Amino acid sequence: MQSLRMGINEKLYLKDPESSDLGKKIIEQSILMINEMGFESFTFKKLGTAISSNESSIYRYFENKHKLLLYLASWYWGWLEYRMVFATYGIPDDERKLRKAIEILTQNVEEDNAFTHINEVILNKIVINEYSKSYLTKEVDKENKEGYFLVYKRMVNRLAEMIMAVDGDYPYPISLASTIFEGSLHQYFLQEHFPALTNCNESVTPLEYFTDLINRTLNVKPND
Amino acid sequence: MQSLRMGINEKLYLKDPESSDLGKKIIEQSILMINEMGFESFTFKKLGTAISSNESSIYRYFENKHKLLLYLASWYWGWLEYRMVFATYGIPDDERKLRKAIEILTQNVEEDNAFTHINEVILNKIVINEYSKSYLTKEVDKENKEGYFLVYKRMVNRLAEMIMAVDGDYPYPISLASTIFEGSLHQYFLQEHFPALTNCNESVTPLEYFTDLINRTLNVKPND
DNA sequence: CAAATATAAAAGTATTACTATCAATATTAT
DNA sequence: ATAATATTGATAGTAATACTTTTATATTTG
Repeated sequence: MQSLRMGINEKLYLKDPESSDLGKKIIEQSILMINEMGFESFTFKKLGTAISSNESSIYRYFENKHKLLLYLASWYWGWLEYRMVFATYGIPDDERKLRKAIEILTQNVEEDNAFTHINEVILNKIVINEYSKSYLTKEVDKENKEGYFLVYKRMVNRLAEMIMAVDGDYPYPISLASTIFEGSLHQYFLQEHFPALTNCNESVTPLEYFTDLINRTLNVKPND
Repeated sequence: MQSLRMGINEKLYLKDPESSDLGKKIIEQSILMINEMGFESFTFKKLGTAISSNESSIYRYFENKHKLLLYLASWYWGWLEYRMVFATYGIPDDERKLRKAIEILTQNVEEDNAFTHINEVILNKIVINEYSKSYLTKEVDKENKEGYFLVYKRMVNRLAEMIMAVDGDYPYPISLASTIFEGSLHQYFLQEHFPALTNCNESVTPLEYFTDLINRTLNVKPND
């Protein structure tokens, strides 16, 4: 589990929230609150009240709520990456491997692991609703240079490599990979708020849509 | 040109910005400023100063900057829809028609029409960087009910219908359409800020990527 | 037990996102 | 031309946000 934090840039926090009870409470409660009230309405003052702590104490862990969102996102992608690497490890067939990766990536996080202070089910919802806001900013280039998006970028690249392994001739592997990442979050969002803009529903999952898309798009090369 | 405003929900503004010089200046300058400083830093106070008017006067046109963003987005999608309908009108071949639609949709807005107060080139940049923020909110369901996203939804549906005309057996036409809409904006964003996450660059356009994707995904039915 | 460290409480600042009031100008109607 | 009306501008005010600073109080550690 420690390894999950691997890749979370140290500049995202002033003091490691995993290093104290207060830090863990900040993470735990911020996930719940951002999900409930949305990122815009969420403030450190409200968070402080909710965990019976003080605004100023939270500022000793995170510079601002934007950095906290980047931290939560990094944690999420690191967690997904771990699950993806674990689930695809040792699969010899490139096609099956890719399909497994997309399964991890696009499947709804349903079971609540709940063995840490981090609720992955709710964190997944936050990522669906708020992740774009973490990079659609004027500071994105500077923050990218600082390495705040490394975990996400590494994951998209992993998928692109799996795509290339299946069809080395496909000319847009990295665009397809980033489309699946962004598109998966988007289809879940549409399912909830704009059902008329997606074919995904209770019986059709984003996994099916994207698996089908991959099948149609890639030419499986014969085993050599 | 008047027809462009068709579909812009009247509840998005308190007073029609097209009905006065001040209103037009608000639209013109807000596009420039949101592009320059980003939506978060943009305020009505700054806008007022920039156009030598007053904060309170701007509030007589728009309730808040969120509604202004929704207005600009509606204008943009209405403009694109007009261009798309115009460009595809009368094309008898379904495949060519679909390809033309995707061309309009994904091609970079390069030429500055500049015959109104609205700079479409810059507005396109705003849509790439800020559009998601207009619906990734806690109020999205209420605002959707109010009809603030109608133009966009109509456009996605138009594309889905063209997809169905080409391949009536394809099971995910509306998901594919929404993927292309969102994905096109996303690929442009990546090209600028995360070039390692896209195959699009100076020589490869999102149009080529999505045209290829459509070609691979849809089975063209023989003319009957 | 003393020293260091972490947290809490309180107060303060600048800015945002408005609202309200009133005066100054245009515009329009008679 | 004048009165009535609508529009805009200027000013002030409020509550909340996004912090920073200072001081006091716990808690931990050596």
